[in-house]
Amino acid sequence: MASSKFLQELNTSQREAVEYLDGPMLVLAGAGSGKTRVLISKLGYLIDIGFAQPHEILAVTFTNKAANEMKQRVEKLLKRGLDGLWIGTFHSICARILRIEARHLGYTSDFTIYDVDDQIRLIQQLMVGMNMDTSVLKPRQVQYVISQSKNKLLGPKEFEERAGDFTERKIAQIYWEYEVAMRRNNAFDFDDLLIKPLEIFTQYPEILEKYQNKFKYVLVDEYQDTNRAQYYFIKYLSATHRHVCVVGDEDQSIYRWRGADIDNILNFEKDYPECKIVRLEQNYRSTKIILDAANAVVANNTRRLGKTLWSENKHGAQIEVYSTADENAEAHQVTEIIHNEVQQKGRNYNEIAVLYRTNAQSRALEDRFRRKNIPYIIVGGTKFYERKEIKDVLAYLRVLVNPRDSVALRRIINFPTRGIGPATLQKLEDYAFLHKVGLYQALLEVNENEAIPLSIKNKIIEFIETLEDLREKLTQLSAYEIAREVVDTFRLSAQYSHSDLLEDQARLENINELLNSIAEFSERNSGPEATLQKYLEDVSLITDIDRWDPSFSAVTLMTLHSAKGLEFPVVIITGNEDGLFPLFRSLSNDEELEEERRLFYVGMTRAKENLYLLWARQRRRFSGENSGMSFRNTPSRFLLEIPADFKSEFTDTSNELEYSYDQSYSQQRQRMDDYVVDMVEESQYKIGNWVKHPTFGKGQILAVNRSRTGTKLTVVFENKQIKKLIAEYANLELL
DNA sequence: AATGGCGCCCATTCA
DNA sequence: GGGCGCCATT
Ligand SMILES: Nc1ncnc2c1ncn2[C@@H]1O[C@H](COP(=O)(O)OP(=O)(O)OP(=O)(O)O)[C@@H](O)[C@H]1O
Repeated sequence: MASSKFLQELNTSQREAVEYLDGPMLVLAGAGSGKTRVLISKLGYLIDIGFAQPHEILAVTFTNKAANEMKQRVEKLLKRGLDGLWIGTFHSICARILRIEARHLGYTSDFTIYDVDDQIRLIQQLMVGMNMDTSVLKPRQVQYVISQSKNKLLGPKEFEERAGDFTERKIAQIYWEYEVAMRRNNAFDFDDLLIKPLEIFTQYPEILEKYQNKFKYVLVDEYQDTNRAQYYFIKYLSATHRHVCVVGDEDQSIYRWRGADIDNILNFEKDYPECKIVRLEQNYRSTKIILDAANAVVANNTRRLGKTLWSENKHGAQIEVYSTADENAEAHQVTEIIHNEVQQKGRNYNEIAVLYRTNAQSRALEDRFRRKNIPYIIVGGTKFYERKEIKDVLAYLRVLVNPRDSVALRRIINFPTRGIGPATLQKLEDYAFLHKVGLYQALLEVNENEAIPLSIKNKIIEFIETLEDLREKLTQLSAYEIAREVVDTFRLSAQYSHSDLLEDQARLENINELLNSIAEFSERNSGPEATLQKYLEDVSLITDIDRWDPSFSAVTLMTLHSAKGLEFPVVIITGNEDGLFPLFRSLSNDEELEEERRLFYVGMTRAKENLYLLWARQRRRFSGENSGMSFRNTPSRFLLEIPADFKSEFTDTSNELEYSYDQSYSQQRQRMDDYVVDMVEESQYKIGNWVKHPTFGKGQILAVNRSRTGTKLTVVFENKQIKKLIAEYANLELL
């Protein structure tokens, strides 16, 4: 038993985490401490020693990609398939349970998953029906409040009880209607996926028992980012066997804004007093300098369990901090860094990641990368499946699978235009309301509808009969064949093919790409896993990272959130300015500021060898009330939290700007002054100053770095040479 | 009913 | 910057 191959290549604590099977366990895995290795080993070990069969294990991962990789790695090591193993994200596992148990909630297993956009459309529709003014109370806001409530496990009843002011009472009304409409539509939103299984578990204890008995071992990754619903989900399912192992790092909890509760991990010991806690504290990923700097930053947080990360790796290079004039200069500096890493150090592009706080920041970077011919890929941003032409095709498929999906039906009923305009739609809605049927049924019964003129009736009949014909083929044809037929019969790509607009060309290509992905899906799967319903579910639950190919030779651009769990030899974090990172909203709230700091910590600890941190003294902003305005920035407070010994600072003065702040920024101004003092403390050498060297001649100071060995200066001389000098020995003359 | 123009409004992060 | 809703025109 002890010789299980799954115990090899593990350090003592890792091995302890893998071997312990006597009860609940919390593995506190610091950044880069080999959490992935432990999870894979533990899963394999459980099966290898016969503690549990694959079908008796529930393993929750953060992305589908991680789930697939874990499964494949274990299968390879065990040289057997792991059929029956439940492994996936919370959302996909919950969707799987809901598909099995749907009827208990008045749903069918062909339910649709609504994204935020679908939710907003539905709410809009409901509010219009309730004669509410959608310009005063906005559907977007209602969706947000409902989602937040669901995250707190507050249903419409509980929300109504707590509703105080007029707006909240109105939202409560909408919330009730929303829940009814969702059931009518046979649809779940993202929050429902997590909540509804709990409702089933509490209403039908025998169903809960079935799953409790089934799962002898429960493994959860990224436990620090679980929300209330996920917490109960795990608690319920592991209540019988109490064989639950959660892995996480409280310093990497970054999803509070969508309901994640760091207390879940902080209080694990209270929930399971008999639990074993193992700390993984040896970092295998980063250089000592990067790790120590990251440790120093995160030490400013208070909500921690505490651990001391250490490393046997080499010290490595200093962290390089760049101050640039604006977002374009910043982008330029990024390309210079990449150029240097690739040309001078011989790195591949895919060893480099550029991270930012908000997706909007990618624009300036993309422009510059294109101009410099640097290959790049963007993770996230406007997603493929969110494009209009893709949503149109998917809406057709959704209606075929789930005719009760009125949001999708409304989208396609007059697209491409077929003469069924808003007036006719209203008549159909009226009929549906009067006869207490769905919109789809109202279309089927259009002959009974006296309000609609015959000419339009015929158009509706043609439309609904085409859909019905296709529905009959659902069981015979593959998902791909159905999709192909939908695109052809409804001429979804035809309308773009006769255009020479670049935009339409792109739409055509996107539809083809979608069809290719469905074809791939049909080839890859068989049986109940190959249905159109399953394809639509996969598409809804796909994560940004799932679509990312790390082997592609290109620089990866993504948000810090997306970078969680990844590692790169070179990491460049941009936009390190107070107000952007940390964001303005978080500055007045300690909890949120700590979360921003954790996000910064996550970013830093993605780097193996080189870490570059950039900020722009001025940046144009498009969101918010000051749209299009330029902001004068101060460097992120997080930059100041990195001890001077670990960083070298550079200022790009190509576009020298005066630091000037208006009154409202006086507090930040204070910080800015601290910063300058901090950088050059007691030194006559200041960034931007000119000096004269006996052999190199005149030069300008790019960076000042104090350390035990003395004051290190980086100077660019008039012949473009850049030298690093120690001020005490260089015999420089100040100019 | 369809189409094109104009003005308004964005929570930042994600499944 | 861009998506969406409203309005005027055909
Ligand atoms: N026992 C070990 N010996 C040598 N290297 C190891 C060992 N365990 C893990 N590693 C290496 O450490 C690196 C980081 O591991 P991993 O990606 O699992 O980090 P992690 O713990 O998930 O970190 P994070 O939470 O920051 O994402 C990997 O490159 C992995 O190969």
